[in-house]
Amino acid sequence: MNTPETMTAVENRLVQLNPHVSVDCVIFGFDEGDLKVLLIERNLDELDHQSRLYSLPGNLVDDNEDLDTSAMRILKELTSIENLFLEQFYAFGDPNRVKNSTDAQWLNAVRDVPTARVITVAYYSLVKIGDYQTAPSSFARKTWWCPVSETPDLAFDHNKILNAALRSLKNKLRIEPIGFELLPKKFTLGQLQKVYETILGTVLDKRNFRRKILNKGFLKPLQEKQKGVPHKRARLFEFDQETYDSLKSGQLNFEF
Amino acid sequence: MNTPETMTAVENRLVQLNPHVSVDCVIFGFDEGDLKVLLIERNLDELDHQSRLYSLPGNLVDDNEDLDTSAMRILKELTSIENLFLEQFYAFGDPNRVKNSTDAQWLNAVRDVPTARVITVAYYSLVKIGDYQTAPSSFARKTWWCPVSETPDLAFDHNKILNAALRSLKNKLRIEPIGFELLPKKFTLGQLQKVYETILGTVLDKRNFRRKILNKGFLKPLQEKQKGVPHKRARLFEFDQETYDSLKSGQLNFEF
DNA sequence: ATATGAGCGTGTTGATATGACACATTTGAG
DNA sequence: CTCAAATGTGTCATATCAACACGCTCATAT
Repeated sequence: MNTPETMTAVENRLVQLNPHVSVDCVIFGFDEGDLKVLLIERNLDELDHQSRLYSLPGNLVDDNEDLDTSAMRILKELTSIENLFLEQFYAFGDPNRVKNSTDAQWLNAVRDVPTARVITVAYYSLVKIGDYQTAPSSFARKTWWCPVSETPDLAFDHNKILNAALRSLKNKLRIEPIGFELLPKKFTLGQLQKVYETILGTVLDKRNFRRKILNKGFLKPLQEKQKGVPHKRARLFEFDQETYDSLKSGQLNFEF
Repeated sequence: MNTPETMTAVENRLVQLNPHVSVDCVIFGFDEGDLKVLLIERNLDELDHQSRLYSLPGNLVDDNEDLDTSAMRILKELTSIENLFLEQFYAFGDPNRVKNSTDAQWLNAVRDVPTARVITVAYYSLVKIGDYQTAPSSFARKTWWCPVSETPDLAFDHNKILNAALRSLKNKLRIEPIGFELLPKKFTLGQLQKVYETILGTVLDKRNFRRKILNKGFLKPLQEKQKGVPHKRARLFEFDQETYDSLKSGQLNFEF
């Protein structure tokens, strides 16, 4: 361990010149008609439950580790899922990302050089909450699927990052059909519509939505139907990756 | 100066843990119906003109400098223009970005710690070649407006970065009207159409293009006309920022 | 058993946007 | 004064879009 006190002037200079680089992940899930984001809880003082601080999952990039690899590592540690939708969307480099003394306190606890500047590369990811349950297995800290509409104050500039992620997600959804990434493998059109409505922040007409999305041709209707619902059972659909790929290579447009 | 030889083990470790962070800029211009990119020429050996190596303009991020600020600094040094269209589009962190011995050789010449890993945050920028001439004033090295279709092998992973920039630019153009950023303040619809055609890589129908773009409402027709052309003079137009802003805040769509 | 509540599934019409398509005009150059 | 080159203009057929309402089916509650 190198604490600041033991560092030489040269070491200090090197640390100043070389910012740390981290990766932060905005992990989106969809549950009960709500868009959620996976937050990590840090108890600064185990006994004081008032001092709860939430942040996005993230970590320093390892030596010799690609940025994408680093993001996947963080995701896997948290969710133990490997093949996820994952996309880098922005790098945040404000020299004053440490916004208050609580942030600084936490950095002191976990970093070798807590005063060093940190530049973070942010990713967002879409996971199927329904299929895989959150598996904080190897991870020591508590996690929380927080509805994005109720996000509390987060550490550092994480609120800013989350907002940027939402904007990117919205743009992406208008250009590529990624909504199903948030749903179980088999889903109903109602669920899919809810995803679109939630992310785009609009209300859509059911009949128009069905027509539009089915005409794209990448949704495969199954024979199977919903079970155990207190109303008419909806037909289940699957995203048909193969057809999608072949349609996409045919230069087709998927703007919604 | 700290050469690797004089460094202690601790210093080495710090350098390893803390990658350098740089900003690279893909500066696009448009000239004679061609999309161009501003490259920098590095002569490793002043006498050997065979050893020409081109790269994107870029630099290490200064201590306490925001990423955007850093990008603007690089741009200003090269073009002496301040208010440019500038957009961050991706961070590249492959640990093996130094692709060959020429790269390494160059790093040796300009960096304190040439072996350190470098993570780069890439921006692209749109400039009006016509209005402002390239002013490499304060800049020692030679620059070249290279047609993107004829890009040579570039240093490091700069070809990859350039390609990604092109993709981002294409996406952006379909969503927001940024074509005029590449043209003089006053331009003809023919010029603008050429910009769209070049960036999108398609051929467009003149009448349909005019109808579509004029219906958006943010192009202000001027009384003035083109001069000195060996054919009918085209009417000049201006991008009307005010109208655009007010239309945009009205939630309108500008997809092309 | 039966009534209720909740979400499913379905088609038409009018308005708007789009792509395809051709020719006379104006200018500088030779 | 002829030529080459780019401007400017309208229609029609098609596709896309938004708006709109009601009967059906299931689980639950009574």
